[in-house]
Amino acid sequence: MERKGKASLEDIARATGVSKMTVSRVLRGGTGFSDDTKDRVTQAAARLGYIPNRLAAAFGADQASTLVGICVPRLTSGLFGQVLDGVERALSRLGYQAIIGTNAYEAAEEEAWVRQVSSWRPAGLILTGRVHTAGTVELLRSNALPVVEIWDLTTSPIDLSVGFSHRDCGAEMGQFLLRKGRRRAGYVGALAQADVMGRARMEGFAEALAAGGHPLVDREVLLDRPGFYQGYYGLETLLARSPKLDVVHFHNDEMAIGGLHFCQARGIRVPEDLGIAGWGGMEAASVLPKRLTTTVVPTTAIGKASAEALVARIRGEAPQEVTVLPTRLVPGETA
Amino acid sequence: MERKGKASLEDIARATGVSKMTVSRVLRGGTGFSDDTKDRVTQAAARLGYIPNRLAAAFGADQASTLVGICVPRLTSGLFGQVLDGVERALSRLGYQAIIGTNAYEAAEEEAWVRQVSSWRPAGLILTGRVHTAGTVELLRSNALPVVEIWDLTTSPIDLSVGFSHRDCGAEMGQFLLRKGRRRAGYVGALAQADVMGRARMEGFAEALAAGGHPLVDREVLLDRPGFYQGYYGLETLLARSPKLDVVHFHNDEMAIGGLHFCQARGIRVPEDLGIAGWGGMEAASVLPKRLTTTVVPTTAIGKASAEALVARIRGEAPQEVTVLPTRLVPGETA
DNA sequence: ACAGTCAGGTTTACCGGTAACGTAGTCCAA
DNA sequence: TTGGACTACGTTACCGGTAAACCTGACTGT
Repeated sequence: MERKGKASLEDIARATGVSKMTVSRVLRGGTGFSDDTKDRVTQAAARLGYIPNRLAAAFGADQASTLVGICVPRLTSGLFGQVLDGVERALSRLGYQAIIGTNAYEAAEEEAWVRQVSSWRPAGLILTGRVHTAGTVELLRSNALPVVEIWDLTTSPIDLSVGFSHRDCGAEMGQFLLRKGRRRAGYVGALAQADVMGRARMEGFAEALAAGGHPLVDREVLLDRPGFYQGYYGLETLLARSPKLDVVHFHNDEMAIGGLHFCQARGIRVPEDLGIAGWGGMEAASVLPKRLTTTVVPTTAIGKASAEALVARIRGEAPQEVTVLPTRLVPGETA
Repeated sequence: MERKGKASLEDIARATGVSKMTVSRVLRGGTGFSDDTKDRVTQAAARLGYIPNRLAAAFGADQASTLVGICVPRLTSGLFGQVLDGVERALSRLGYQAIIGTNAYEAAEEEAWVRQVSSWRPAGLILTGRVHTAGTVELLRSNALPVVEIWDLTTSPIDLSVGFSHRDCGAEMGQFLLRKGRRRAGYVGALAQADVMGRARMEGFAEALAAGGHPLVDREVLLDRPGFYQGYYGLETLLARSPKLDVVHFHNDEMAIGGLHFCQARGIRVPEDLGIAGWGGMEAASVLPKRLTTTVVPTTAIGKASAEALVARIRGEAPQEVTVLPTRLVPGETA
């Protein structure tokens, strides 16, 4: 039982008395060898602890890399974790490996990541959002790299797109709240400088309200990340400025839950005195004393669908260019 | 402005009139070339849109791969997302790329992943937990692959270890609850078949209670994953069987919050009628109407420290073999 | 005047796997 | 008996980057 830590096809070939090309054919399940040869090669490979070297295979002329890059804004958000989970499972099942990256909502960081990961000659990339630097787009185009843009839908993707419209999410919530009789709406946001998708939701929300004749009264968009505390203090700030609001829509569920606790602390009755609406569909939102009115996002499904579309493209099949995975507004007891 | 999508050192060499070895030296910031040559090469590289081919570099005899594999049980848990965030940031800063994987708490799945990812000749691996198959250990040992085992501390790691003791977490909570006067404790768990780390917490908890003279009265360990609903129904089941408990410790914070809502729904006063304690340190836990008594885990710090230790090992420095990052029991208002 | 040193290169070999192509032997039908 | 088809291989070249060895002319000190 010899072991070197790194047996190559050559080693197996020597041990078996055939050429390394034959070994390659046997181990990749090709044809053109006898059963006897197959057995001897297979046994030698097992005995030597052979581990195929994908680096060498991908390096060759064929460029058969099975690496896929996936870049999300941040990993501390539960939503992106779920997306990643969907991506990873699907890729793994299809025989691909995922290289991850984060861009902190910065297109420039995304470009740096794309440049880095491109040097591994990946088979394809999954990017979050539809805003990219010119450099990124140029890089992807000139390398003819299969790409899926996820999360925020675009009707003219670089290559493929899987997601939903953030603007529509905001608009739908605006219309819903108007139907519920709300007339003086506010908005509490976060990541003001960075998150264009959050901003799209806010704009869709404001537009729908304006179209309904009761425009957005006030908004408080923090520079900070969207967390519970930020929701708490964001609502406090907003209400200090505009005390007569009758409903507040939040950047996401974490912030909305923070807002709910502010109301509880101040004795503001929800939904009687003030309605609260979130976005995202955190599991926590559905087990609150009062179920949060929110929009549920098909995170895992987006991950899965994007990975499958990308692999289809890589394999030369013709996947659907734009896949819409609709969100679902779930009326709760808070608005 | 020519572009082919794949310029090589050779192309730059031709365009500049030097050898590709010289181009390699310039682009890697070596020495042995004039400023004039350097400028011409740099400009040609930019003009041709050169992207280095790490595949080729890693493939060569030097084996200078900058890939690092990281395997966690699941990505849908916020805690592991935070770990991954810490890992990814640190690796990226140090010039490494992360390939992710999940093992669903199964050592056999981990082995399959290690085998897959090994074929990319990674510079090192980060694994979650200290339970691995014999095949995994053999594979890592024979390849002399730098490895960090994170999350659950082991005093005799395969190579390096960064984390804390789950058993101690459970024990500490047991002692704390005894000091608070609790005498009839229960436990609600999840992932009974799979999560050895959750089991370690439960065992530590039970031991501490027994040592204090008031052993664990009853436990309900679900096969399901640890979620809000599972906490809700787990507590319902447990109390149906053992109605006289005065405190219940949960597998994690999600389940504990589920338990809190069960209490709210049934009019059970917390902490007067029943104490509730969680584990993990979800941000949500700290903004509940009553702050949850829980154990905060240094997730991001573990990710960061493990990545840094691994890179130190890869670079031939001598990192600390075992790094303990302590958890912190945070008394809330629920127990 | 000549060996020694050094900057600034070039040449060669190699990593492991695979595509493309070559070849020896066998079998069978015309 | 010959030629075509088929099986079961072997040979060669190549991918892109890098280590190591080698080369060359200019300058230097004695």
